[in-house]
Amino acid sequence: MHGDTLSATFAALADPTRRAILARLTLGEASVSELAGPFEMSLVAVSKHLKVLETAGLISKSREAQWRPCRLETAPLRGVDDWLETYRRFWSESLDKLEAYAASLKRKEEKDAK
Amino acid sequence: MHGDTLSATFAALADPTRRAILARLTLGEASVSELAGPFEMSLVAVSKHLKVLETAGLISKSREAQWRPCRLETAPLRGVDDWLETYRRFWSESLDKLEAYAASLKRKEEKDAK
DNA sequence: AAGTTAATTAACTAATGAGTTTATTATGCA
DNA sequence: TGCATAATAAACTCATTAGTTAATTAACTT
Repeated sequence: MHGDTLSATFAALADPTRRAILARLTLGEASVSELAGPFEMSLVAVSKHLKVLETAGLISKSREAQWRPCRLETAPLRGVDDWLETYRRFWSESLDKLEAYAASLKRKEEKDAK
Repeated sequence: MHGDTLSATFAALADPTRRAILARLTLGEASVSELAGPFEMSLVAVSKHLKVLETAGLISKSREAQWRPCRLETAPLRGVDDWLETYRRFWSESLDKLEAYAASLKRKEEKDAK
């Protein structure tokens, strides 16, 4: 991920409406109107927010009749996660904690898989 | 971390100059002039970038004679890390990998400590 | 006291961003 | 064909942002 991509990602995430849209999309695909529903702003405004997210690669759109189902794309978020890596040592004093956390996640995964 | 703080954090990070400043500060404290050195823009411009970072809580400034040493503050980055948590399951297909990575880091830490 | 260095403040310009309303495109349905 | 729905595009307003230069504050130096 090169610098401009990271800038576009952060800029896209710097808006609560857009973050709320991403959060909604963790539950599954949704059309533009469905995504606009909860907000007080116009549909056009939400459509523009979606354009920003799409340009940043954070969502993709498909076509289904007159609807454009949107779905979450996480590649840019992985970019953020990678970028954060440099800074984690400043707050994760104990790598033991990370290991313990990973182990607890794994236990949960195995339990959920049953 | 409430919503506006997260927005301010992402907005502050959405600029390559500011991210470069943060990267520099991982090496230790630096004055405004020292931070401005590598950039082609004016000192005033860098001073403004530092103001944005300070307002977002990403750096703090102290006083030493006529200098204002800046240092990295990672609380907002931890906020980003927490926010990312919701999305990690979309790309960390294998938690085994995370566990293996944590273990390898721990081994390195123990080796380095010798 | 006078001058130098470090940094901020003030005032301004140009570009970008978020929102609006109105118009247009494209699909589905009677 | 004609109409309703879903979404985008165009044109515009208002606020914010990134940068500039010039002026100001504060501390050290001679």
